[in-house]
Amino acid sequence: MSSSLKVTLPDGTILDLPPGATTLDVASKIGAGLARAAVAGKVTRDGHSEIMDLSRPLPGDCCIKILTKSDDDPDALYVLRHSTAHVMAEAVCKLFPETQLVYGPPLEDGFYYDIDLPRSITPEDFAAIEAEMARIVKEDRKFTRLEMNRADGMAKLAAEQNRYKVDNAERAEGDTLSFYVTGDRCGQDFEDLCRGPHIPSTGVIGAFKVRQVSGSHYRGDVNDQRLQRVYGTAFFKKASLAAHLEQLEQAKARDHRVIGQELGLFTIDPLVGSGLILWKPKGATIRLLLEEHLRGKLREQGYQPVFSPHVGRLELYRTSGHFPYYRDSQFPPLYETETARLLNELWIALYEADKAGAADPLAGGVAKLLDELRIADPPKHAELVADPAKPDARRLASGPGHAAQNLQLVREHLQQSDGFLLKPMNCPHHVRIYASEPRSYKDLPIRLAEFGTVYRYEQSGELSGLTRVRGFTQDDAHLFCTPEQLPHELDACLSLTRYVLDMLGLGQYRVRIGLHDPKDPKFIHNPEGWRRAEEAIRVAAAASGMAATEEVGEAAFYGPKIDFVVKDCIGRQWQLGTVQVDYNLPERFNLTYVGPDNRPHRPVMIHRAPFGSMERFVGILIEHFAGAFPLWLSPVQMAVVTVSEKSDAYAREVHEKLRVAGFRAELDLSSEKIGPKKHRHRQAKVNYILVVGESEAAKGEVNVNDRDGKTLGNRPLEAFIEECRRESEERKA
RNA sequence: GCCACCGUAGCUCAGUUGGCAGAGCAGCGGUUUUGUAAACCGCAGGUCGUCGGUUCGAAUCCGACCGGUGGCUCCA
Repeated sequence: MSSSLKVTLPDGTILDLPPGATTLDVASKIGAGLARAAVAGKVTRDGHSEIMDLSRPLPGDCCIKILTKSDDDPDALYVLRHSTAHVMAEAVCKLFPETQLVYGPPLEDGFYYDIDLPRSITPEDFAAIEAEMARIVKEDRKFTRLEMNRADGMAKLAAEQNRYKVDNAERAEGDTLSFYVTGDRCGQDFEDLCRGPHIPSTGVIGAFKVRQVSGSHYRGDVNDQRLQRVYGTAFFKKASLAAHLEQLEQAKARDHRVIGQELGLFTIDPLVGSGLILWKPKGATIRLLLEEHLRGKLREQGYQPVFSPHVGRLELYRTSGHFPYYRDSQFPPLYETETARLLNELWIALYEADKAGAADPLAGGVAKLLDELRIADPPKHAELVADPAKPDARRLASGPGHAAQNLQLVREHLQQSDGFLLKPMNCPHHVRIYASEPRSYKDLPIRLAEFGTVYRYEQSGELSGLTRVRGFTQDDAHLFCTPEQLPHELDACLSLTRYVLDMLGLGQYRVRIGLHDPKDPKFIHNPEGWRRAEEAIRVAAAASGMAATEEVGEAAFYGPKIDFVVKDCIGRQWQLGTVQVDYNLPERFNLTYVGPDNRPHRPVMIHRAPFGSMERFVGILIEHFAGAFPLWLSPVQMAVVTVSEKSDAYAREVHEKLRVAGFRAELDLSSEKIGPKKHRHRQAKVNYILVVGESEAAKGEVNVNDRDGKTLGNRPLEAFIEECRRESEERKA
């Protein structure tokens, strides 16, 4: 062990310090000002970085970056907010002594603390919590780290009788447990089991706010204890908090639900149903322009159009696996007859009894359904249920080992009378289009495209404007190809998805590789299929050069996927485009093509949707542009505004010429002054406002104004049309 | 679905301890003939989300439901 510690600073300087030196010692050695501003140290050793308390001894030779009171440094804010979470927790415990603390991490823009408290915390409590926090901050108490060996620590926690902390500690790594005391009077001041790091003292917290409270569940498990999650945020400087809150306010003005209402793009009507979008003409125009543009691209890339209906037989979805597995998020099935309903319920009950490994598949729920069937349809009941005197292979069998046979039997009876499902996905329909004729390897790849509307019964609490709905249209396509063609096709799908995002200037997306979780039964069991599909996905993502994160459990139930994820105006993340590889549905539907060897082969499927859902995409786009769409997408591109009635005739002429030239123009002959008229069209985000008065009429000109309030001056109408034509064709975002 | 909050005119909002339902903007009709962010006069617009309860009397208090917002959970 060396007698001194070598500490490398970000600029490359190496400092020698005595063993046991702390980050604060490093800061002090550099300068007293830095020591005052320091809040923690980011210590890097062996390529591994860790943020440490100012007062903790450095672990050995290392690189160090001193984190200071800077609202521009995410690391510094992370530490600050973690500490502020402790302060808030103390305040809540003081006000509500029966509070049990659970977990309080920092977030990207603040922090939360999960608490177990019988009484509901409401926004009215925030002022009292903040006042208590302000007191703690004013006392400028030191954060003191306390380490204990695991046994002592566990004993201490057991004495506190807080199951959550005991749980947390049990899951913590290492032989020691650490606690942080907010103050230096251990045993008296507030303390919490915590890994750290923390700011040196509460006085460092310059500004904070308790923002909201919501429900949560312990460890994210709906069956576990319900908790309250109190959210807050903190900054070093008051001005930063004010700026942050101001920014949140401004973000709200971009909200597509607000803009959609103001600009008359869409509406959601309770009488029609929650989560069902009514596209008004202006919103429909935007969507249609996007669809038309993509259709052109698809033609270029060899896609073929198809159309399929909004419903399909339940048998279709039993084959695909959609039914009954995801029936909680499907609209209820439409049954042809009461017998069909009961047989379907029976099939589901048998299916679930089998999954659950029930000893007797005909017991419990199944028996009850059979009783119902006996009353509703005695002949069908007789056909299904065995006479104990005469065993028969064509009857339902009790006892273990008959699950597959029973399921098959009910399914056969369902051929006579079944039910329908509002389609949750387009793929089963497209698969049947593929299967409708013999396919040769020479025909592959076959790319079937449809703007297909699907219906999913999302939980009521999930619905949100255009971004989470119950009926939406996917710019869907299914590609059927040979395994050899897969990499090339995947690559083309990824490029297309990136093309649409880049075209609209949506550059801030995250790429997520969704993989299946072998432990989760919701994924189709086909290890080899998953292996090949996930391999293909990884290779394609890597080849595209995009930085992607792999997330286990995020796959579709039939295959892994690459998702393009964007954030909305309040920071929520939404999946837009998606590209998925599927070895499973071709198997379930027994799809084939004839290969060069004159033998049948199994095709591979790609599911892909560059926009994802038209609803969600347009919602995100509204927020991206704050309603001010580029010329080519704008529902109202220009408004012709008269100075007075004297120019009405000329205004009509201008309006008509714009219309003939293919533009979407509005004519405003109202008898107001041009100030308020112009103001109104600017509010409506009309790209160009053309003021026409007597002088314009005399010269055949228009006076061009943009929606930002700038007057661009006069020019001949023809010249303006030409300018707009160019701008529109450029599709500048 | 769960927790919290919210629901008054098309929009934004006011409405006192329970006592006749209000404003601005938008709309419509006039007047004005207007030169770049708001001319004037008038009219109309309401089952105060719905249903039930308490009360002499409910937008207001209570309950249930519907719808919305934020979060949780979910998201094939």
